Amino acid sequence: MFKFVINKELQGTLARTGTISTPHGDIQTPAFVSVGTKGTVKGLSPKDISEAGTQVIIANTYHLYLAGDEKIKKLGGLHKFMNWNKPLMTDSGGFQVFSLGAAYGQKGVSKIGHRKHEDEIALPVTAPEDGLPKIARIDPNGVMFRSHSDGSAHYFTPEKSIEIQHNLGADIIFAFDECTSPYESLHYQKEALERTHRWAKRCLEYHKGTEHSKIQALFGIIQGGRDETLRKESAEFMAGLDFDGYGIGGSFEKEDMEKAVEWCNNILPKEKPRHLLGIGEPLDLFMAVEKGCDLFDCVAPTRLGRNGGVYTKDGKVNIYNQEYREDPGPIDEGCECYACKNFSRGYMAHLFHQKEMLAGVLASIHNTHFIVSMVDRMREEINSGDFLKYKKEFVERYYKNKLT
RNA sequence: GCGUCGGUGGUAGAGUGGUCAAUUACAACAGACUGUAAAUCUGUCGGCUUCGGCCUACGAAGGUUCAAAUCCUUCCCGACGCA
Repeated sequence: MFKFVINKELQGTLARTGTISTPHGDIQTPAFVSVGTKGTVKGLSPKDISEAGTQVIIANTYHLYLAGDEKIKKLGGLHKFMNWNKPLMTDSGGFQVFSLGAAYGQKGVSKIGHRKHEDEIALPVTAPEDGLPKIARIDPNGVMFRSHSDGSAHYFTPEKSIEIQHNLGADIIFAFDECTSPYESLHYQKEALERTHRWAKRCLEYHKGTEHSKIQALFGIIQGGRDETLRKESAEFMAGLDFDGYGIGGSFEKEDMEKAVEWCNNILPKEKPRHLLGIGEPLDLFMAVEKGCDLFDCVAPTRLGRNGGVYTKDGKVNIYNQEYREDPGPIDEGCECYACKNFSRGYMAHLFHQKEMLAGVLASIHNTHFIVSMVDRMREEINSGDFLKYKKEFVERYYKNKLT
């Protein structure tokens, strides 16, 4: 059922366009994947998501397991449960090893670090009994999560993650990995990578041993942190396994990401799709597409949207700011989204100041549309050969105010 | 007219002799957010500043005191009660 065909490659770059076929329809790539962690893209109905241009949604194994994956299976699977009849993915829970582990309670430690000085690196916390409030504990066989909502203990193994993902029934599922903090030592990165590799094999073996492998595609995840040797080793190891596609994972220092992506994609088999996990700021997306990634997901459009941040062609702004309170224009001039076609910046600022639910909804619709159509446009420009020109124009305008 | 209680920074409302430019909340102003622990979090919020301080402030004016938003006197204003 699962198939990936490359439609066009852009000379001199790793960029390409393609079509992924799944039981629930095709995905034209490169494509931006909307994040629907708990079986909903926060604030948006499936109708909103479709209208914003989203082709595919990614939900989360850890969160839906806590909500009851067996129950979701009984109710007809995740597609039916959330009323999304288009392509659907599930992330494995590997990111929660990081977000509920090394990053838990650490201010400023997130998917992308913004370190100012070398010695500003926060010490990672991987020791299990250090008294700090980590709620994910890793061992060779799996991860013990303590539920972030009620404190109950849950043990994930690679097989368990896949089993849950089988219950959910997404078209594309991910191997259970360990997303490490970039602040971990090289020694730890190496150890974690070996673990992720062992787990990847176990995921693949378990998956292939079931009927689900005929319907659901399984992607393996490359780790290796910021280290060139480990990244390349990971890409080579994963490339040697029979996955349907690959995810590139990890928490990055901003400046490490491009190199890591390039190392991986020069090694990964060209004929399989590559998903850059958790990335979604405009500049990063241009970089990733140029370096050969096909899929991206990111919480930014919806999280920023809920908090008043909106994308415009002239950069990202906080729409609640004073300067927009009497602004009659749309969020982003020329934007075709529902929010921009019907409401003013002044109204958006009003909604955010009044803490009205519609504020986050409209901003999330706009941001999703903005990012999705930006990636759609990249696809068109690769097909027409003008990708680099589009990138230059977009980036110059988007970052103009920050550079001057 | 008499009596009682009260008047605090944009708002509400703490504080009842020094640790008070004054708790807290809200509002306001700005910032952050990249496989969602997040409709969240952070900072600023009297004026000036060479960042050490200085000045002006708790209805108004006097007074007591080394020291007053806090005590006293008078006045103004508000609520309630009695005439």
